[in-house]
Amino acid sequence: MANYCSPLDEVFLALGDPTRRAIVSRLGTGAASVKELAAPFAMALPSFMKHLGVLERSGLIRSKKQGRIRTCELEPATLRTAETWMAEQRAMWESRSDRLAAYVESLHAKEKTNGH
Amino acid sequence: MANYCSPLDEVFLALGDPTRRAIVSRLGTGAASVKELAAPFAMALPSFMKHLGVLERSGLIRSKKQGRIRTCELEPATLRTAETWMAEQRAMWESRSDRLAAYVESLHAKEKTNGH
DNA sequence: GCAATAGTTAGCCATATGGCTAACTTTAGC
DNA sequence: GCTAAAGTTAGCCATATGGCTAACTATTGC
Repeated sequence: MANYCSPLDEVFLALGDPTRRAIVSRLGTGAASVKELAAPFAMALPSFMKHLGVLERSGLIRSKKQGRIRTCELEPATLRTAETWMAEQRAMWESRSDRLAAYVESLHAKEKTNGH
Repeated sequence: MANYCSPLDEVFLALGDPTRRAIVSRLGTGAASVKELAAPFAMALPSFMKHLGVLERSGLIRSKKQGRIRTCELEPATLRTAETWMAEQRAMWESRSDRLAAYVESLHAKEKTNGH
C-alpha cells in the first residue's frame, strides 16, 4: 500500500507491450547486442531503442557498451519482484477462498446434524 | 511470438498502476462495491471508474450491477495467466544458466585432469 | 584514413492515459 | 413521489507512449 510510484509500476508497464515481452523472452536465452535484438522487428531502430530504454529503466534488463556494440542482458531479480507480487495476491485470494470453502463446509455439517 | 495484441498486454498494463494494483489487492480479500473500492482514494469517481474499466477490460476483475450497486470481484484465472508467463520466462532463464553453470563446471574439471 | 557498421540524438506526429468538472440516470428509502 | 445515494456519460486538459525520419557520433576493418 501507499505505492508512491513503486518500481513495480515500471516493471508491469514494461511488460505490457508485446515487443518488450518478446525482447525479455529472447534475452532469456542469453545476452545479445541491440542489432541482434532488433532484427526480428519491423521497426525503425530509434523506435526499438525506446523499448530497450523502457526495459532498462524498469530494471528488467541491463546493458553496457563495449566499443560500438551495446550488449543487453536480462536481470532476472527484477522479473522476480513482479512474480512475487502476483504470488502474494494469489496467496491472499486462495487463503480467503479456503476459509470460504471451510465455512461452506461447516454449514453443510451443521445442516446434517440438524437432520435437515 | 507473433503477439498481435495479446490479452497479456492488457493484464500487464492494468497492473502497471499503483491504484489498480491496490484495487486488485483489496479484491483479494473479497468482493466489494464501487463505492467501497473507491473510498481509500483521493480521486473523483469518474477517474476511479476508468481504473475499474481498465481492470475489467483486462479480465482481472468481473463486475455486475444489482439495483444501483455494482459489485466487483477478482478473476484469479487472469492473474494466473500473467504469473504463468513470468514463470515460463524464469524457467527459460534458469535452464540456460544451469547449462552455463554445468559448462563452467566442465571447464574446471577439464583443467584439473590436464594437471593445470 | 575512409567507408561501413552500430548506435544515438533531435524533433515531429497521432493516439492513449489519467486526471478533472458538470450534468444526467437509476434505485432505494422515507 | 421526492430526495439522497450510487453510478454513468460527456467533454476538457496535460502528459506519456509508440511510431517515424533525418542527421549525427563513434568504432571497426580494410
